[in-house]
Amino acid sequence: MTSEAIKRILIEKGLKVTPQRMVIADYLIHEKTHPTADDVFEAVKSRLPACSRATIYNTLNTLVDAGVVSAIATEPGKTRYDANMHPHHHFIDTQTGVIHDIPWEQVSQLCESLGSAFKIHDYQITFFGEYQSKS
Amino acid sequence: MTSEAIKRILIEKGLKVTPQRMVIADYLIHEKTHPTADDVFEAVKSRLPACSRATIYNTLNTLVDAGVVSAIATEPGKTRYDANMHPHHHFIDTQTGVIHDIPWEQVSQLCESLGSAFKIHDYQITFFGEYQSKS
DNA sequence: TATTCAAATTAGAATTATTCTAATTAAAGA
DNA sequence: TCTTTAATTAGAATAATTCTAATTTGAATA
Repeated sequence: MTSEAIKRILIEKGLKVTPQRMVIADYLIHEKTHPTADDVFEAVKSRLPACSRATIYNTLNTLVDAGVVSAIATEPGKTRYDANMHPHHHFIDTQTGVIHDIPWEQVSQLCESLGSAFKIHDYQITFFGEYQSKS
Repeated sequence: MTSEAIKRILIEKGLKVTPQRMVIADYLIHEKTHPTADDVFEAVKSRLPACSRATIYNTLNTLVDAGVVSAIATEPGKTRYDANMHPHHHFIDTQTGVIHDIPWEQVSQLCESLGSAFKIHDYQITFFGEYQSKS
């Protein structure tokens, strides 16, 4: 999602477009490492010197509620944030902790296999393994 | 996994078979609702009146490390525990929060679709939706 | 069976992640 | 520019989990 698209959606939803929201959104757009709230806090410090942790959490929750960012539960006890709103799954390298995005289309459709009692709104696959870059 | 199997594995790994470990393991075996650490704490209180929170966490971590229980990250900020060690996925009812187990075999194999750069050790699918029991 | 000792348990303090509170500031419409 | 309401802020509060240091206990051995 682009910075402009996020701004448009905030306005559509009657939410104010503030520097804090845009700096944090822009950071998430450019950062592909699925940062935690604390990663965001550290990263935006230089551009938002007065920004408190409360604002980081408020803003992340606002962006998630507005549907422009998603929160992912990977490791127990940590919440990570992702501005990639294309449906996708995650591949966690168990050696390094690096989380790779796996496009939705790359994995065959699963919804049919569950049967009619389960009405699926969404599903999220987390793969664990090792990534070998062809360096 | 049965109580006896867990006892055998603890011994195999050089871990002591203590009342705390067996009561907590037995609770997880019989409880199908994917309890949190605090749920476990409350549930075993009557059988282990002196059991502290530290022991709950120590024991759960020990059982997870021993491979007889698994920790699942579903909602952000909460860790849930599951003694069902048959490979399976989870279906979270977004209305009620109830987590249903979905047998691994019910979902078609996905490992092939990712390509050779990703060496998959494990994967975990979390479905979100609504469960309609045929009452 | 008693002794021994490393491992397990314990209470409570410490830490980490997150939310709440109440006062202050600022965005955007009139 | 003024006003209003939402957003931001610092720091306290809460929740989840880990750590610490003292105590207890399981089980190997004498």
